[in-house]
Amino acid sequence: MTAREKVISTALKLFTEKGYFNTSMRDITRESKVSTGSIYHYFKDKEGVAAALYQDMLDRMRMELEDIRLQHETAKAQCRAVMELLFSIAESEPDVMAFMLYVKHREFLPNERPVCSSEPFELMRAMVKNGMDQGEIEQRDVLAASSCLFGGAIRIITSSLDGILDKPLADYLDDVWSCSWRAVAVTRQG
Amino acid sequence: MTAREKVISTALKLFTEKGYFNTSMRDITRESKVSTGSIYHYFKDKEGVAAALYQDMLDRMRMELEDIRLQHETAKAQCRAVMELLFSIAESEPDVMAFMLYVKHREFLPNERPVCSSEPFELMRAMVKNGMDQGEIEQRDVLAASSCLFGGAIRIITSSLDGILDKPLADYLDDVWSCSWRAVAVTRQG
DNA sequence: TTGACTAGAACGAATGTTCGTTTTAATCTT
DNA sequence: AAGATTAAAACGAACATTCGTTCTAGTCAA
Repeated sequence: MTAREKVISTALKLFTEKGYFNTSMRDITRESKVSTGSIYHYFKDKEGVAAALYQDMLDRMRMELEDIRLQHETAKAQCRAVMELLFSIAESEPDVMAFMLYVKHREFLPNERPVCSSEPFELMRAMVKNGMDQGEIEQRDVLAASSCLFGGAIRIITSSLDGILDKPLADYLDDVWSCSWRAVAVTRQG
Repeated sequence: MTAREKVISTALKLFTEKGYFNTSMRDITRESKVSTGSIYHYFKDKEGVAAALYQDMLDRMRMELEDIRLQHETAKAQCRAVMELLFSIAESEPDVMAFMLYVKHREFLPNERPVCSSEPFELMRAMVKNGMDQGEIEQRDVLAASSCLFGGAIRIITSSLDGILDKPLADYLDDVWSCSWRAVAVTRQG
């Protein structure tokens, strides 16, 4: 594990655990066992650490979403796979999900766009748009439909991160998916 | 306007504008025109200001939600009114909505429960539960149903706070409501 | 020997808070 | 009514601490 990786992974841990501002550079050097000098050799400043972490995360999500698009034909299958992905990351790497959904980046990355206008979220909206064009999803404002389709999942994932769920997160997947899909799917018996 | 109120309202403004940690006590004294000494006379410390602000907000929401419960008969009407309330606060008092949904309280109010397990959110879940008992809402896990019913609205409100909407927020209400209600309502045609 | 990397002490700026004092307003005494 | 007394509220300079960052010195690999 390179020094850079050590820094990034402890930053992820500490930022989600205590928050960006409650984490000092001293905390990072202590936990990562990388000295101040080294950290400032690899990163411009504290913000640079956060920016690198954020970028890694967006890249990783973009890749996973593109995989999903290639591997599934219908919009329904794509969106279901996206929801499964979100649930599985939230369960196996809660820090990653917390940093993505929960941490308020704008407070310390003032130059970044808000998460929900980032590339991964745009990709999800593109899937929804495609579903409308194919007649799987009812025609309406894409942002409204996307919000309804994924809003429920995001809420329950947030609840999971807050530790207020009394069952494992995975147990909610089918319920949330069936609700959410019903919210936006075309009504066949119309 | 009392000194206390002046402090609370500028804290709301600055905390949502720049974030809690990017707001110094000096910023608050400057903007509120209340001296450092006075602030520490009314509040224990910086965290105390945030805690008071947060509590005011929860109280206000609890009152509004109880009004809604009294003024509407069916769960459907109640939930619709709640969604209207959320939209209207988000539009007329975006700071309030931002502080409620967007600000990461746990980073500076470590003793508070997360928002979504706070009293207002519990009241919303109680409405959903009631709707299930009355046969308006399909039987399933209450948390899952509540997340799906309000998750879409919360997402689009967040988008609105991020400034990425190209129409006024209110224009999304009917779309989001019909999606969201369809997600959880009982299907009449069995 | 040179250049990339590591180390951690030292620095200066900024922060949250304290504290001694002054001002204001209310209450009591005569 | 007028002065004396008290308590609450306001003030802001000063303080100790913490933070992000820089700097100098040293190590290692090629």
